[in-house]
Amino acid sequence: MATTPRSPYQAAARQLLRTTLLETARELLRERRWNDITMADLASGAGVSRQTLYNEFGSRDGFVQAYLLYDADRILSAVEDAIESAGGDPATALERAFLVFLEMIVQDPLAVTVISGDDPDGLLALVTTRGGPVLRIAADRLAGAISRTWTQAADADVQLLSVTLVRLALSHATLPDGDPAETAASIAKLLTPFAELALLRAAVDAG
Amino acid sequence: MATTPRSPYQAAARQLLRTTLLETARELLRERRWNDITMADLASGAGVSRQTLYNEFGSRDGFVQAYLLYDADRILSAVEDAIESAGGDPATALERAFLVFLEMIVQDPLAVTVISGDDPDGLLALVTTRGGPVLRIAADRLAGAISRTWTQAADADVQLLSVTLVRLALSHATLPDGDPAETAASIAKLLTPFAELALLRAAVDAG
DNA sequence: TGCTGGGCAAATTACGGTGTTTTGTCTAGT
DNA sequence: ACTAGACAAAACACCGTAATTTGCCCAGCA
Repeated sequence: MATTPRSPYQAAARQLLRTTLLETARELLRERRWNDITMADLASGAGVSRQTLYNEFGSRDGFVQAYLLYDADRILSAVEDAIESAGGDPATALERAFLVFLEMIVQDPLAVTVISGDDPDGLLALVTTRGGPVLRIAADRLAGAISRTWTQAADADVQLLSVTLVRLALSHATLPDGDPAETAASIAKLLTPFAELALLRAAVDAG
Repeated sequence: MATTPRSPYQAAARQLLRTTLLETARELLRERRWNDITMADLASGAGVSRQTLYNEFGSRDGFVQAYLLYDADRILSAVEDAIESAGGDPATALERAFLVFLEMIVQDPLAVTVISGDDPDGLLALVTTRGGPVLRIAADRLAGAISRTWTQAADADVQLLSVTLVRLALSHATLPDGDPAETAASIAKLLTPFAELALLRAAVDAG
């Protein structure tokens, strides 16, 4: 696995290689399940030798994990944008963020196959019983976005809100609940009181 | 499948039969996985003929579902108690309820095998991708307990709180998060503002 | 009436062997 | 760095067969 970029070019090239492969996986996942996609398919689909794929990701399992992170990153970026563009209002930030999440999830190839129940691999476990890493990463990213927007808020409150949001997001990803817009509104309605109270507390502490 | 109880005695007898079988399953689940427990094991373990077992539960799958409900009922009852004995304070009610849940889950044979990742059956799916029924049942029970304790609260608020509590409970059941007491406290801290606001709203609407 | 116990076909699962595919690694070549 | 070819080892797909289990029917019995 290449680890030490010696020049900016090489770093960029490596990045291109990775995203090409990951994006290829994304496309392939649209038509067949992960089980039916071989490393050879992946490599040739990306126009790359199988060996290069192994050099970059180490193993098949390593690739799934990387893809999961890549996938999570895509969603998290959108959610971060939603939060930071909400103009400082917790209620609309929460609602927009959750809505964006739900909308991206239904379009996500990996998520779709998992939700459909057709899960021959232990793929569902990666976001439930073995979902620790994903939860931590996602919660940290969220916490970052939130505390960037509400700089006064106490860390503990932001952490709690973030981790719970992710848990609820994963819950709704695996078991949707009717209209996404309605769901997002509900979540916002439920969590807004806590968020506003946290901001209030912070303001009092500061002033 | 017997459906029409003609006398109180027969109803009681049938109930006894069911709980005996379900309780036997619970014991057997402590030592082996559901996969390795045959209907014959179950019947003989309960001191009952295999045919009786089939008469009562219809099929193997019917039994799992019944057991799931039985198991859920046990937990829900404890949670209901916790809520109703909290003396009207939302914060302590939420904390106690969640704590009771977490404590019961780690002792639950079925839950333990699922969490351990050793899940040859599609058992995990029953509380995630296929968890619709469980979610609805549990949320309804919770909603009942809550609105029994806070009669003023608006139905929509109670519903929302209940369904979210169950989602979070299932999330923490499949992916625990350190100290149960701490977790329960966090959940309470997060949801209390909404609960108290809901009560306040109700009081205003009423008065 | 409700439970038992035996019996029984059909479905499911376990096993063993075979051939193929795929993974993961190593190499020489560009 | 990436490719292309080769390779052993592991994983997987079949296949037929045997054993187990399910689900149901029925006769007997309290």
